[in-house]
Amino acid sequence: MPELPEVETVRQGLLPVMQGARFIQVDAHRGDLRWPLPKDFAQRLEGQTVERLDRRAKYLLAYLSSGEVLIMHLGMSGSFRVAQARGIRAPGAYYHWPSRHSAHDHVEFHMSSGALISFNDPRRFGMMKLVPQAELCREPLLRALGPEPLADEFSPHMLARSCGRKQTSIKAALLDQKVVSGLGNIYVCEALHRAAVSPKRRASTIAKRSGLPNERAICLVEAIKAVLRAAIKAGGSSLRDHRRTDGALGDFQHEFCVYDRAGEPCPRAGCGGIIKRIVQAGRSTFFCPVCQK
DNA sequence: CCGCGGGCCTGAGAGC
DNA sequence: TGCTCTCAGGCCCGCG
Repeated sequence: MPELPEVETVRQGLLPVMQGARFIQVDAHRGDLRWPLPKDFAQRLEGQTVERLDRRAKYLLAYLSSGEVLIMHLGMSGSFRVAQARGIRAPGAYYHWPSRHSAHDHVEFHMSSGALISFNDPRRFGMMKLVPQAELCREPLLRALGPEPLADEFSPHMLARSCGRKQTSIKAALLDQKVVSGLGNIYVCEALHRAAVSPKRRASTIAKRSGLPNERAICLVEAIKAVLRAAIKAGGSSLRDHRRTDGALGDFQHEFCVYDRAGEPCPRAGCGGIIKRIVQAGRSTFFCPVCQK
C-alpha cells in the first residue's frame, strides 16, 4: 500500500509523540514480519530516546540515543496508530493502558510522551530492523536506493541519465527504486498521466541521443514532484489499508486521474479518451491511450 | 548486468 | 450463505 506520500503522512503523525520521546515499554506480539524480529528487539529499544524520526523513500528511520537506528517499512498493508493517554499519567501508569490490541497489531510502543503506538500489518510484508548508525550507509535495504523525488538533486538531467540505456518501459523504470525512490504503482500511473507520457514508451526515449533530458523528461520530473506534493498535502491515498496515525483516511484517492479508473473518461480537458487498464511486468497500469503519448 | 515472474501473506470482492 | 477465484499500494530472489 504505502508509497512515499503515505509514509510521509505517517511520519508527520508520529513526529509529535515519537521524536524526543523514550521507549518505556515495547511489546512484540508477533515477530514473524517480512523478516523475523531479533529476540532482543524490545530490550534494545526500551529506555532509548528517539532523537530524530526521518524518512528515506518508503522507509521510516528512528535514530536512537543508543546509536542504533530503527528502520521500519509498512510493506503492503502496514499502518501505525497512535492512542494518547488522557491527562498527565504517573510514571508506570502505562501498565494500566487498556490494551485491547487487535489480531494484527504486531508491535506496540509505549512512549514517554504518553502515546501508545501500534504497528498493524495484516499481510506482514512490513519490517522492522535495528542497525548501528555507523553501518546505515552500508545497509543493503537503503544502499541502492535512487534519489528522493522531492529533493533538488532529482532533476530531468538525472532521470534521463538513469533511464538512458533502459530497454524496459518508462512505467517499469519509474517503479524501480534505484531510478527514483519512493514511487509505487499509484503515483507512477498518476505522474505519467499528468506528464502526458505513455507508460508503454521505452524508458530510454525520455533522453536525447546525447543523454541529456528531452521535453518528456522535464515534464515527468515536474509531474512526479507535483503529484507527490499534492498527495502529501491530502494525507496520502486510502484504498483499503492506509490510515493516518489518528485513524483518519487520506484524501488523495478522490484526486486520482487514472488509477483504478478503467472505463471512466479521461479528466484532461478536451481529451475525450477512456482510461484503460493493462498489465506491465505483472502489475496493473492505468492510463489514457489518447492523451498519453 | 538486465528484466521478468514467482513468492511471501491476508482479506475483500466478484461470481457461481 | 458459502465456496472458489482473482486481485491488491512492496520488495527480494532466482532464472534465462
